[in-house]
Amino acid sequence: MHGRGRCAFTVLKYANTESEFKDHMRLSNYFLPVLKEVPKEAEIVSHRLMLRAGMISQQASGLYAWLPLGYKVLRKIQTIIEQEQARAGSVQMLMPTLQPADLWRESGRYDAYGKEMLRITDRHDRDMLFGPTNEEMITDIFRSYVRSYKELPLNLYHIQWKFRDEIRPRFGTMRSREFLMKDGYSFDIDKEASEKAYRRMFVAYLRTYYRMGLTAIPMKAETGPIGGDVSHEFIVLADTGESAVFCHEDILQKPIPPRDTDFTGDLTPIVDDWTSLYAATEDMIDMEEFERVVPEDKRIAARGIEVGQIFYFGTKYSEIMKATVTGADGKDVAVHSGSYGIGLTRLVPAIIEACHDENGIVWPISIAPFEVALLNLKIADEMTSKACEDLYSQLGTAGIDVLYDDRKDGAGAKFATADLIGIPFQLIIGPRGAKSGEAEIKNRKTGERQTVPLDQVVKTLSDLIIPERRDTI
RNA sequence: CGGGGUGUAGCGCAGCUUGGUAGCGCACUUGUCUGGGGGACAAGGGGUCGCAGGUUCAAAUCCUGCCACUCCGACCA
Repeated sequence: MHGRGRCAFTVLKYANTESEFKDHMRLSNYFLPVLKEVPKEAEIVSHRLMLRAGMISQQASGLYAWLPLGYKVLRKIQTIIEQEQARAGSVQMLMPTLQPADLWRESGRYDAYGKEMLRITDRHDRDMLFGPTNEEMITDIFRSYVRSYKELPLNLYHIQWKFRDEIRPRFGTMRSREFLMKDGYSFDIDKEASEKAYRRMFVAYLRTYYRMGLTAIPMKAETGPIGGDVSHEFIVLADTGESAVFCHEDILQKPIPPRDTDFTGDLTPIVDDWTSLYAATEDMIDMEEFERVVPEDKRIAARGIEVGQIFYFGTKYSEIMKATVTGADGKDVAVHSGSYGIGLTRLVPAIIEACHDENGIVWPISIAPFEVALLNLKIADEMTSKACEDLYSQLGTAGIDVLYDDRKDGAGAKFATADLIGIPFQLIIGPRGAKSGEAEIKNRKTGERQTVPLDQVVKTLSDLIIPERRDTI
């Protein structure tokens, strides 16, 4: 049966069609517990705003419930990642959160990983663990099915919750213990082919972050516990970043590869261009080199948030776990692999760190939970409410993601809430405007306001919003 | 794991020094008036004062232990 059973009543009560159900929302039917005061535990701005905007709720140290508004952002981020992974030729799947310890004993990481790994025993007294990453499991799946070089290259990913029992979780979902991560794994016959896979992900990542409204800089990185030879971290500059980073200023102006980039072709020129200017994290920085190759007026020394990391690690896991394929010459060879991570639950605060002002969040349109906040300034006024209902319906039909503030509250409260939760455009209708057939559109980011005839509202908003969705670039 | 801090209503806090049956603001409920930047007035509801033990006629307050959260450091997507 279809999975709608339990929701059927809700669907019938609040929406007439699936499409109505999908994109827009009345605030009176929503769950948006905004906070006027700041919970004392929140230190950095993104954490404060996520709590105040009713996006997350802490359940224990480093564990968060994602409330509707936050979850909607998370889903939008996930969709962009899925689209760009598909474009780059990676195939989506889903692996479990719990894993058998034996797999990790095989790779030697069961002992190596230490206390950050959450170990669990099931009822049969078997050792299990809550997966902090999935190299072992994907390698096991690969070796179970793939025998021939003819089935390569292969690139698989999933988006799944991970757990690392951090000593000190902090900054909300920036550094939580449970976190949602996209992790992908490439399998290739040799190093050269594997490097191609690495470049595909490198380019996909540039596009992915750009589409979310971020400028993420690929920087030379340590390979850490994953191991391997080559690695880049993708870094978003922010004062609250956890690590010091160093780069050439011009790297911020590099062109983003367009959507028609041929991922089956040679991506070396793009990667070379992006890595031609110096960029390294504090772990990898060579100050002498930095000062030698970057002119003084182009040097950026800042703090950054890591929002993704890609590794080429060769045969590290395939050798020890015997993930081999038979080559054209009839000989078995261990496959070359890489892994490619993006921290979704970290991206949300990272974007907020980059996009906010004193009144609240300022979402980039492509990942905003709603594109328009329709503010009915006087719910008791018939003309006003009629105009709002019409616009609400029209915007829904036009495929614009709109949140209709139909609560009984005063105007000030509605403005404050809309500003706080960061909806890119406020569509403001009050008795004055309803009478004269006009609405006001406020740009959350610039503060600009324009007055528009009611019958021009949908077109005006569509023209403002659609190009900024960044889904056709 | 080392060093600090904090636990009192949903949130933010006062009360603790000097023990005497718990208070403020916001939020919530009801009503009236409001209605272009978190509105006003009135009347209400809500607490095992983190947990356990001890001292005392009496503990939010003093003592002991524990727990949770949090900040700084080492560690990390």
